[in-house]
Amino acid sequence: APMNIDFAGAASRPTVISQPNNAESDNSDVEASCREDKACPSDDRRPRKRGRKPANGREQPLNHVEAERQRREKLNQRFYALRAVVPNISKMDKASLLGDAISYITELQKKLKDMEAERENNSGMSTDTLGTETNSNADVEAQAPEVEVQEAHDEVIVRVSCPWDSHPVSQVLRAFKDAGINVLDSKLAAGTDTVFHSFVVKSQGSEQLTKEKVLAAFSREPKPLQVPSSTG
Amino acid sequence: APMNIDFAGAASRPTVISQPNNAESDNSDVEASCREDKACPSDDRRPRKRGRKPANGREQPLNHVEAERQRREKLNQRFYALRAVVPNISKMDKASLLGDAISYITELQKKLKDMEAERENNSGMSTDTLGTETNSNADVEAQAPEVEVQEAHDEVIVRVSCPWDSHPVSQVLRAFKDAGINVLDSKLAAGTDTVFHSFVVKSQGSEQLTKEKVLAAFSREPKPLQVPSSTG
DNA sequence: AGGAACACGTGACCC
DNA sequence: TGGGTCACGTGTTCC
Repeated sequence: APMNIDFAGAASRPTVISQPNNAESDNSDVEASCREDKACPSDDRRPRKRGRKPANGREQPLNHVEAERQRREKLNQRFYALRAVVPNISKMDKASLLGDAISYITELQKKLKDMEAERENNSGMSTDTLGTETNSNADVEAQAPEVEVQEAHDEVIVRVSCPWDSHPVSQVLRAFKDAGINVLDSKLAAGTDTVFHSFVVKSQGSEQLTKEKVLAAFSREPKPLQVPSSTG
Repeated sequence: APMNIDFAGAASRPTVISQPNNAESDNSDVEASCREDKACPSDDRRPRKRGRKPANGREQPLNHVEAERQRREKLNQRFYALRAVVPNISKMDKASLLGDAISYITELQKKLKDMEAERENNSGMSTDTLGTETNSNADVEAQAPEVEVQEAHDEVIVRVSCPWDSHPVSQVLRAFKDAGINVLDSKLAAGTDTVFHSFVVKSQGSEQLTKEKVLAAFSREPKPLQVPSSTG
């Protein structure tokens, strides 16, 4: 069987991708069907070409035909490229390919959003679905790391308690660094499933470091740490 | 900017197909498309029905054209749905849409992979592209943290030095926990861009904890920590 | 005047 | 055999 389906393209034409255009996209249904015809607004008559022209007058259809051919080729090329990045193509069909791509995109989006939300409070729990399909969400009651800030003399003590697999050290240290806070001492104790970590910090300059400054430094971070109680 | 492109196709079609056509070219190979305005010419909405078979006296071209029309409609529907799930559509063009969808898919894939790899250690890189531009790379080449293990009496001291924003505490603690190792004490000192962290650990049971056991515990982890030098 | 983009019908092909 | 899909040339519309 010759199997005359031709997907491959020959030329590669870099399409210029221009400014970010704002397009509204609030529909997420695959079956969204907005059907309308472009014509007949009931008064828009079309005094367009009525009598059909000779149509095969052999004047210069070559440009048009060639342009259309090029457009088709580019489009098929994109289809082929799309096939390369979408896994689990069900059928060789074009429409099915688009459908698979759409569902794949939504799946990726959802998974990514889940992971981001998961990092917000805990970043530890894993509801990972690495092969099959979109799992439903077992409720992830992620306990956020608790941060406690306490002033002592001219220093400040920061205590972090969190699950052992979601220690937010990097965030804490980043906050310290960004605020110009020095870490004088630090202790860590690991329980069975909880980690207690204390930091004794002090301002880098000569000014007095207060609890509020530490809290402000934490809240300035991209992922603010939640501070439930602060005994000062 | 294109303003009136019809994506959803024509569902309620007042499509008029046929016209007495006898444009038979003498030396032509194929093609004679009969086209007429499909719109409402005036208030008469219902178009003329098909008079007869258009070109060739085939038995049922109607089914064929209907099937093809349906296929086109389905495909356009998919295009429309794809447009809904892909943000930052650069142009209203079909090929550009596909290109944007492809780059968006790869971007999502990469971001997801980054986050998964990031969850393994504890680094807080964000590589966030929430804005207009589709940033591609500037990848985070995380330099591996160095781990040093040293035996002392019946305990073992583990020293970790790493960049301040990629502290692998979670991995270390996970390794300790999985191997049944207790953390007796821990100290942390943060430099300008490096963090030094030491752990004094001991086996949970009564047996002696050796350096090799700690190293084995590290290497058993899904993301093995590299141990360049171990002074015992 | 001409390029770009679309929908349409049609011939051809494969289960 | 017929339903499904594809590529092609064409008509048309909009910059």
